[in-house]
Amino acid sequence: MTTEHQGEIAAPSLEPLQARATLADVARLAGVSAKTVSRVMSGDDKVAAHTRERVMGAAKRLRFRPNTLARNLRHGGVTNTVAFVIGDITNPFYFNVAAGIERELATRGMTMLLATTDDAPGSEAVVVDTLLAQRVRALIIVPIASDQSYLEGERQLGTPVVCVDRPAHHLVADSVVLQNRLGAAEAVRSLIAAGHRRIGFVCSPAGLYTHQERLMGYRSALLEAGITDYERYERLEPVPGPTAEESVRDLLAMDEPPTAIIAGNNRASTAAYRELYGRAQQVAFIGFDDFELADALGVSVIAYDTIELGREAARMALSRLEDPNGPPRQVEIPTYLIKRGSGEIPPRS
Amino acid sequence: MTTEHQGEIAAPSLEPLQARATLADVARLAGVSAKTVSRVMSGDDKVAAHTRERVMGAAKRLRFRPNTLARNLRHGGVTNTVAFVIGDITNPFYFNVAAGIERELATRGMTMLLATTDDAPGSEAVVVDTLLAQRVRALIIVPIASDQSYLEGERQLGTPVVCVDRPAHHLVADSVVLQNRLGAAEAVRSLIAAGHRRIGFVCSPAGLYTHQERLMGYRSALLEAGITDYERYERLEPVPGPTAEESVRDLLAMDEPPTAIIAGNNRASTAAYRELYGRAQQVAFIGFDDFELADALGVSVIAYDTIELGREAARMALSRLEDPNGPPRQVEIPTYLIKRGSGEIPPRS
DNA sequence: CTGTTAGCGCGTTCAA
DNA sequence: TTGAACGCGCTAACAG
Repeated sequence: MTTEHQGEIAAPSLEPLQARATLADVARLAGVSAKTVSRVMSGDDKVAAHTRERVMGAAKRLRFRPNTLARNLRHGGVTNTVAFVIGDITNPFYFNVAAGIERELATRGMTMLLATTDDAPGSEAVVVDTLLAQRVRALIIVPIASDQSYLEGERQLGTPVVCVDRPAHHLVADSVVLQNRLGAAEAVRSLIAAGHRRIGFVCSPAGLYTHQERLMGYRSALLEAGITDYERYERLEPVPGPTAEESVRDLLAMDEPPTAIIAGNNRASTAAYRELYGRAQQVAFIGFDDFELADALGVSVIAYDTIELGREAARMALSRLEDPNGPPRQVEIPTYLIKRGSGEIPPRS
Repeated sequence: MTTEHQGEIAAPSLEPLQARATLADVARLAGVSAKTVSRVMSGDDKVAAHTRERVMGAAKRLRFRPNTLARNLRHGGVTNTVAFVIGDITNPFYFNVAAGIERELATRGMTMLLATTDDAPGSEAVVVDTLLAQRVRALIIVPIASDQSYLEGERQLGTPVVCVDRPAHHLVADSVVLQNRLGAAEAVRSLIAAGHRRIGFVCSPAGLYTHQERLMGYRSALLEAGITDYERYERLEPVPGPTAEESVRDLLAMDEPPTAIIAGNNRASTAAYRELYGRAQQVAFIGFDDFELADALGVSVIAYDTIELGREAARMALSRLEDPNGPPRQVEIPTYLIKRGSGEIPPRS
């Protein structure tokens, strides 16, 4: 690919062409002590104007760049990096959360380290371990493993742990979640108000905390209205894949098919839309999670501010740094129903 | 929010409840020297089995976690973190690239630091500076400033710089870009083959390298077919916003409106779709960038593997670490036309 | 205003 | 197989 000189023997090119300048190098060139250079670099100290200029000049000539690693080490080994651990990086939901975190951190001069566990519960602890070894300032995590008790020690050591989207298991930690029950219940109530009595719930993959919560919200709203035979309209597929489409087909093929369908997550939302789109049979539909073009397509959804979810998580992590021993907090990000048409289709008479 | 004891006076809670254990602490508890603990932690040295066990036990008791900062500092101040600098983190395109980078890095035990410039050309150098101070191993960047010459020094110092999506200005660097011209040309040829002669090009915001390249591809394919009066069908809006919709409306209101439209970027794709969707007038349409539901909606697009774009960028950065002085490389990620219907609509007779 | 000493946590060198 | 001394680059504490 590159040259033929690559190999295991000699690798002179591994060395940079030019050594990186250190504080001492700058000091030598400027004819001052290292500490003076340090002062100039930190900015906030009193240094004679002409000394400062000499130092700045020398630094520029040598392309000096302060070594944050060494600085942090000297300061007790803490960085200003916050780690965000997610399962599947290709899920746009996580991406937006990451955007929120990054933005909030940026306002405080901190950066975000993004790591993924590839949705493998077993790798969570390994990934987190690597991050902690890098002395991240705080940890924001979408829990995937069934047990986060391994983090208890870190919390005590002063590293804030904030869980996003779902609470931790066997660990006392701050968390930011959605108003899952309320959101689902609001959607169901809206459908009931439009006259629906047979309402389906589709979710795939299902099994997570969020899905359970939404299912609870769905059920409670139905019970409120005196509807009790909802179980036959629930389709929660544990495995990922095109099963949400199948679930919808399955529901609509029933003797008494539902006249409205609610999706329990973003994947199921688009999957259900795929299946319902272009069907002659008019079925009301409300998705969970807003998505691109949903407005143009007239798809009603339960929406929420994903960016804000991330920002709030970052804020919690940072405030926890200032108050490590306060009681754990759980913030709920509001959900709201956006009516665009698909959720307002009346039941077939 | 938390307690009333917060304030500027006393902040005893700022200190962790328990000091972090160091190599020396473990050594003391295990009754060995620090170096022995170091050996056990590094794994690959010869230590007596019983000594190893004692050390491991002590480390676990003290919740010892090796300090990567110190380790890296000792090793010459290099981390195994690669920084990825983007403009707007909410653009799904960048997100997928980030996913690719993260995945590729993960296979080599490296992590990704994500930073954003908020599309402000002036902040690029500042952000990059912070990252370099953290001694990132390599830099992957979507250039936004009009000049990247400030990075020349770093390159010489051995920090690989890889540009993504567009090449750097005034800097010799590796880059990974899309087959923009070919992709656009293929789309136009396909439309011409279907009988179209009046083909519009919409792009908003426009002005970037990618847009120019795609415009060139569009023009060249038209010229190939002997069509020369394309300029009146070009709508490149420099500012972001809902101008793509306006451009489409504008085009269709012409005396001789185009019978087909091509979008120059992902924002314009969805915008154009919004405008064309539900119109009685049948207009052929091909978007640049695939998007969620495009398949279900029958939207033809010029697609490419965004994840692969990111992976390739990461691979380039890492290979450049091994061969700092090789000639700069530019890799093109292939684009391909996906025919789903919207691009195959024949011209109105 | 500036310099000196010491040490953050770890790994390398060399000796035992 | 194990340990002692030194240094990575930087800054806090104390001089001067």
